[in-house]
Amino acid sequence: MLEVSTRKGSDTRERLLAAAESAVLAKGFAATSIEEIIAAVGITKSGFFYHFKDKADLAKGLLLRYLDHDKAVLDDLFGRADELNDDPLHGFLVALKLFAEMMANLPEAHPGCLAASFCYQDQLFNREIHELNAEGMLEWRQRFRERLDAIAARYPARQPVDLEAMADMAATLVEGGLILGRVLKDATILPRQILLYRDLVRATFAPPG
Amino acid sequence: MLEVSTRKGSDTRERLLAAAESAVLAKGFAATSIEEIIAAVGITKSGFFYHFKDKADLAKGLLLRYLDHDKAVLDDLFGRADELNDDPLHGFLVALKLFAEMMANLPEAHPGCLAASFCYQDQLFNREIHELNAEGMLEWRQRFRERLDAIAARYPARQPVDLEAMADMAATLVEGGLILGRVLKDATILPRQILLYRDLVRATFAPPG
DNA sequence: CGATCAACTGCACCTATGGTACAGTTTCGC
DNA sequence: GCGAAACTGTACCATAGGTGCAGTTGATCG
Repeated sequence: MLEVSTRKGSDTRERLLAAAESAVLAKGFAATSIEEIIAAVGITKSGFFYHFKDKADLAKGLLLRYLDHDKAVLDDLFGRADELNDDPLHGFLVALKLFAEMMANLPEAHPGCLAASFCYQDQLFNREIHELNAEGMLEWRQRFRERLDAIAARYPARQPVDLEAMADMAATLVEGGLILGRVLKDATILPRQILLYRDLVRATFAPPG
Repeated sequence: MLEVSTRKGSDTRERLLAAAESAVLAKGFAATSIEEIIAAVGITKSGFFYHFKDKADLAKGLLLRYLDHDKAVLDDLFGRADELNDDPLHGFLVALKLFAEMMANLPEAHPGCLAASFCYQDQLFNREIHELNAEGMLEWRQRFRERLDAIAARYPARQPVDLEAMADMAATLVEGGLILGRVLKDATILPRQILLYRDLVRATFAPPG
């Protein structure tokens, strides 16, 4: 009952969201006009307001879609890594390598994170959006924290480690790496940050030798 | 209350920039109206356009002011650290500790980076802004790279290291840490990321024992 | 004392955009 | 062929960004 989808209009909404997302990532939410979105999709203003109650409703739709996609990427990433390896540390290192490769092979020249975009315009949005955004970030923390806990259980760290910070570092490097990559127009920055993170994890937990 | 000796208008521009910056960090550039800026400062619209040719000129003024401030912070940071230590590695580790403390004691509850804000709205700005922003990022890379080169010269790394990525990691963690801190409303995230970075540097270069 | 210039104020005006309202039309499933 | 989803078309309003320009104030200087 969640997906409707048989009707032809079912993908109009998706196309509106896709057009809106790329515009928002390029100019911000406030500067993205409804007019340009409908022009890109080839629909009228009335059609837009059939799909979205108002602009705030569009923002919510954008974020939900983005978080769904985000979650799917993480699922795929760890799923593939787990198929290849049983050991938690090696599995995590494999996943990070896959992640770095994924980030290096992004089709888009100038990707961006909608959560970051919304965060820097947060006064435009209501509490619901803020909470959705926070939940998305906490999902990253939780996912990486689980892995690190499993690793730490088998490979005790030589030094005391702030595991929560190390879990957050993944999302931190992605957000920061996207920004540096955009500003410097260098798509290699993000994947190289991921690989450095991988080095940190290995140096922290891997037994010497 | 009144400032002495200089022309009274000389700080009107600064007050406009300060009001604009906090609004831009909260809502983005496009959503920041000139009306609200002049209302905050207590000036008329004509007065605003006396100081800034148009809104793009305001953007340039904001970024230049921000980058100046940014540079001063880095100068202060490394300057203080260098006074305390001669060894490049220990000096860098001290600087990172100072940096983490500085980030932990920020007066503002919800800080943000103007460069990041502009980056996520880059289609609003002209090439000059883009170039200024890139120069600012390259300054961070260069500053940290110099330190790492000096460290690597005295303490050869056990593993091959991507020194450029490690230099960029500082700015990356700051940008990402600010985002996570804002989204999760947790001011401890950024300083803890800096300390993890410090651990990475130490683990990479410090001789065992 | 009067000229000059920076630092404004006041006003008029045009346009774009978000958003509302609502009546009509097409397309599809049943 | 009935009803509902998925639209189109038109009209309209309030707000705000932005431009242009003429006028005013007040400190400073010769």
